[in-house]
This record gives sequence, C-alpha cells and structure tokens, in this order.
Amino acid sequence: MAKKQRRMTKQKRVILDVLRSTTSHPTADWIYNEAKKILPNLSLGTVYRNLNNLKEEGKILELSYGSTYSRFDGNPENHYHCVCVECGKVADLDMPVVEELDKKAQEAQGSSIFYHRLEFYGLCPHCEEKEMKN
Amino acid sequence: MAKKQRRMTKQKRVILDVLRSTTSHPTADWIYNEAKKILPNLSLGTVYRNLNNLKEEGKILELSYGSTYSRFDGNPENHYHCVCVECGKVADLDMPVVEELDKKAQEAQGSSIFYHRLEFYGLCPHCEEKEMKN
DNA sequence: ATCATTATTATTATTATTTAAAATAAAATA
DNA sequence: TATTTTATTTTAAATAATAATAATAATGAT
Repeated sequence: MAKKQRRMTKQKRVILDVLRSTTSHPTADWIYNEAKKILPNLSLGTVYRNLNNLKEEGKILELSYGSTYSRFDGNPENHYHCVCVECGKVADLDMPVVEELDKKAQEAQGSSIFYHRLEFYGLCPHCEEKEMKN
Repeated sequence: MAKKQRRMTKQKRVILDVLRSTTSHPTADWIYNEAKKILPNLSLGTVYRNLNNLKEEGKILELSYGSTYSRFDGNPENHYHCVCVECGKVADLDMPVVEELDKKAQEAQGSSIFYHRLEFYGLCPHCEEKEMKN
C-alpha cells in the first residue's frame, strides 16, 4: 500500500501563501476571495480540498469552534488560542504547550496519546475594556 | 434589553432525553432519527436549533473536530475527550479538569478567561491493539 | 523534449447546518 | 377560561463543506 504522494501546485502554493500572510485566522471563504485575486478561476472546492491536504501534511491548523464555520491558522506548531465569547475573535496565546497533559491523558485512557488541542474562552482585551465602562 | 426567556417544549425535552440516554457522542442526524421515533413529525431544523439552545443554556456540550460534522454530549460538565485518529471514535477521559490552565492563559492574555476545552488525539484501546498485530 | 502515470483541477451534485417566514403553542395576564 | 404576548415549530430556502467525475497538469522515466 504505497502512500499517495503530494504535489505542490500553484493553487496550493497561493492558498498557503495567503494563509501565511495573515495572523487573523481566516475562514475558507476569505482565503478563497484573496487567492482569487491571484488565480481568478480558482474554485472554492479546491480551496477546501487544499486546506484539508495542508492540514494532513501538518503545514497548517484547522480551528473549529462550534458548528458555524472553520478557521485556519498558517502556524502549524501546536499552540493555544483564545476565543472571545463577546466578539468571536480568535487570538494566539503566548503560552507554552503543556506536554504533561498528554502523559496524564495517556494514563487515564490506557492507550497512546499523540497530541492535544486546547482552546480558551474568555474576553479579548478590547471587549473587556468595553465591559468595564458598563 | 430583557433577555429572551427559554421554554421547555416537548420537542426539546425529547431531544435532551435522547442525548442523555447514550454515551456515544452522537451526531445531530442520529439524534434526529431517534427523536423522530417518539415525535414522528419532528423536523431536522428543530433538532439543530434546540441543540444550539441547550448548548447556550449549558445543558449539553458540542464537540466539533475538523470540519465534517459536530457531535454532542449530554454531560455538560467540562470534561476531556480523546478522538481516535484511526477510527474517529470519541471517548470521555476519566481525568480531572486542570483549572490552573485558565490562570496561566489569563496571565498570557491579560484579560479574563472563563473556561477551556481540551481534546486529545491518539488511539483508542481497540485500535491500539489492532496496530500491535501488524 | 516526449510519453506514461497519477495527483489535482474545475465543475457539478450532494450533504451538513443555518436562516426566514408564516403557523402554532407556551406563558402571562386579565 | 379567554386574551395577549412571545418563543418555538414546521416548511422551505440559503449557506458551508464534501464528494464524484471527466479534463488538466505535475512528476518520473525514457
């Protein structure tokens, strides 16, 4: 069972570059519109497929909160996020990954744990400031 | 701005009971089919709306991994899950919630953190056993 | 460079989820 | 209980994401 070999196409290149050029954790649709400026006859299906491929290759992260729509992150290293319960903005947290969590989980479950995903819910500094004024 | 008052309708009651009657973290569609056995002319939109309402009321949890479809959990207390990267099954982990994480995140961000969600990715005992035999 | 192979694309259709609007049912009040 | 108010339901339509397929483009070998 030979594993399917990946290719770097110009569509994929543009999608990855667009995602890496922002820190805003954009949606697939936003990426599609940006990439379309460079490759006008790009299709949305191609964007979704490539985002999934890039995710599987470990080049990007998919962040799915609730069931509305997914956001993507051009930084593939495991890191934590905070979702603002007020405005919905997603921010990177400058906080080290807690590796011990995997060990604890492995003990609890009794089988292998490879990694984890952690998201915090709270207020972003901007919304917290607004709350203070009420 | 008076907050909208919630009602407990028979549809909502059935949806919640169905979800509480299983430990399998079912999808909206599965819940719909089960609930339909009790309320035959229930509509799928009602299931989705009520699952969202129950989530907002803190009675259930929504688990969204990747972009395929959401799973729901009748246990609203914060607890951790493990997703099997092999078979996709979602299991509850018998492991205490690490409250200190919120404190650390709050320091890193500089504004309020209320709670967090944590998911582990690994192999379920069943798939791990299968791997051993290869 | 040419040819063969195989992944990727665009297009189209399908599935998952949300939203809109009119009809119904629950809660509050008379 | 009848009436009013407002949330919720059903139905239907809209949006987000995935999958199928034939056409295209990238890779490897000549």
